[in-house]
This record gives sequence, structure tokens and C-alpha cells, in this order.
Amino acid sequence: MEPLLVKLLSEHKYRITMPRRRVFNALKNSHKPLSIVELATILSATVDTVSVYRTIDLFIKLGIVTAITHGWKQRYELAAPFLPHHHHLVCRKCEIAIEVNSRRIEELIASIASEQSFVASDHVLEINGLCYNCNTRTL
Amino acid sequence: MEPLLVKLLSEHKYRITMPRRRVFNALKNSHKPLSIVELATILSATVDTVSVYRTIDLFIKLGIVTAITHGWKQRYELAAPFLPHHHHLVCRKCEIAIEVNSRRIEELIASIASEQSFVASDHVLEINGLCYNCNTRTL
DNA sequence: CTAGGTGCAAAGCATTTGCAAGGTC
DNA sequence: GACCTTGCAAATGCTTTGCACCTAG
Repeated sequence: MEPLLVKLLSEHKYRITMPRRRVFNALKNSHKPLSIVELATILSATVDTVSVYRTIDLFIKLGIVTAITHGWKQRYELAAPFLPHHHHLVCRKCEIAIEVNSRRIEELIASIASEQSFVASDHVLEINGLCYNCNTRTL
Repeated sequence: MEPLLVKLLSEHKYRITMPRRRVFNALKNSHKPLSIVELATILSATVDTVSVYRTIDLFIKLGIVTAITHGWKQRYELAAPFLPHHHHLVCRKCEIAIEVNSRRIEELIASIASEQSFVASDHVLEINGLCYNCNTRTL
């Protein structure tokens, strides 16, 4: 089913229940981060809103879900171990997003975390600026 | 007073008012990111809560303030041009935020950007995980 | 002077809590 | 069967809105 989800829940002595599986799958099937209200709407037939809150809260604590700043509100998506990890260079003019995958970033973050006795499980990095095209033209 | 704040506001045809200056100074004098409620409490004698909302909203649009994901809720701090640049290790259990300042991060980002002929002007990096205390206890 | 901005009050929602019933281990 | 979880309902509290008054430019 979802071996990693089952493993994380049972390792921490939490039960594997339908609401938890449904919230997980809703996030997995979405190609974009979802807000609590969006999640609750998608699942309104099968999961109570209160359980969405409680589940997301638990998932964040367990590192299954990551909160993303999305303007004024927050959205949630599956954390690194569940989704292919990547970063973006985002052009602030044309909004193109260049995907970056750098082993060096991951290594540097791991080393900084360990200097602070911190166990890093996930991270978000967005680099804003101007892409080559927009920088060479006067758009 | 705050030349950069005055400049950014007047450039965009917004007025320089007491509430805006007070919110700005509260953020500037704080050594940590503040939530709306924390800001409103600090300023309760002089600025109405509603104005705190409206001011933070404006400041985010103007790039004066940055929203930070802080566990379940969001907090706000002055953006890069106003504060020495730094990143956070955020504990997903107790929500403590450990500030990190690594020249290596900045250098790495600059080098990755230049490999893509990208001009980086700003970036956000948040590292999620467990702090030493929370990691040594059971969840 | 005159928009733009603020404070107050009230409405509109999002989030939390208490508790009985249900489901997992 | 025991105890963790859920759903419902209700309480709480955060956020937005409408409007008259105020103030910076």
C-alpha cells in the first residue's frame, strides 16, 4: 500500500486509519500543495474537517508533510522522502522555474544541521532573480 | 528615520503613517520573527489589530516583510534588504527556530545560479527537522 | 483640501475542544 | 477488550468588511 507511511506511523505507535490514509493519498494525488480547506473539500464525503486538521498536525510532526508559505496562507505537500526532491530558480519577470538538483546543496544542509545537533528531514529552497533571457533584455 | 522604508512606501505612492512606522519598528526591534497576534499584542496600546493585518499585507507585497513557515502557523520578519540575511532550522515538534548564517550557503547558491546564467537576487531556505531535545525524546 | 488610511464594531470563517461512539491492534 | 481515533456539535478566536472620522501630502 504505502509502506513508508505505514512504517512511520507504526514506528511512533500511531494507528493506521482510513482518515490518515485518505489525507495521505489526497496529497499524493495532487500535483500541487493544498491548503487545509482544499484538502477538507476534496475529502468532504469521507473525512471530517476536524480530522484533516489533526492528521496534518500529526504528519508535520512526523515529517510526512511539509508546510509551504503561499502568500498570506499556508499550503501543505508531502515531504522529501515521499516526493522527488528538487529546488527552483524562479525568474521574477517571466516566472519560468528552472529546476535544480544539486548534491552539494543537500550535503551542505546536512553538515550545517549536524553542527547544531539538528536532525534535518526536509528543506525548502527557492532562489528568486532573473533568468538569462529576462536579464539581457529590457522587458 | 528609516530611509529605505520611506523610499519603498513613497515610490509606490503609499503614505508614511504612524501605524506603518510602528509595525516596521516592532519587527526591527524583535530578535525573532513575530506572528500577527504577537505583533498586535506588542502594539496594542497604539495600533489597532486590523491595521496590523493591513500593514503586514502591504509590506509583503512591497517586499518589506517576508512570511516564514513556523510549524503550524506563519510568522513575519523584515526582508533581506532590512536585516542581515540568515536561514532557519525549524523543529517540527517544538517549533523552535535556530538561526544559521552560513557564508557557504550564499556562495553555493551564487555558483549554482551562475551555472544557469541566472542572476539571483534573493532566496528562501528553511530546513525542517528535529532539534536535539525533541529528537532524544519520544514523540 | 482630498484621497488614502485608521479605528471601531460586527460579521464571517477557520481552528480548537469535549465527549460519546467507533475502529485498530 | 483496551485504548487510540474519529465525528459531531459547540465554543473560541482569528481575519475580514463596512463605514465614519482622521491625517499625510
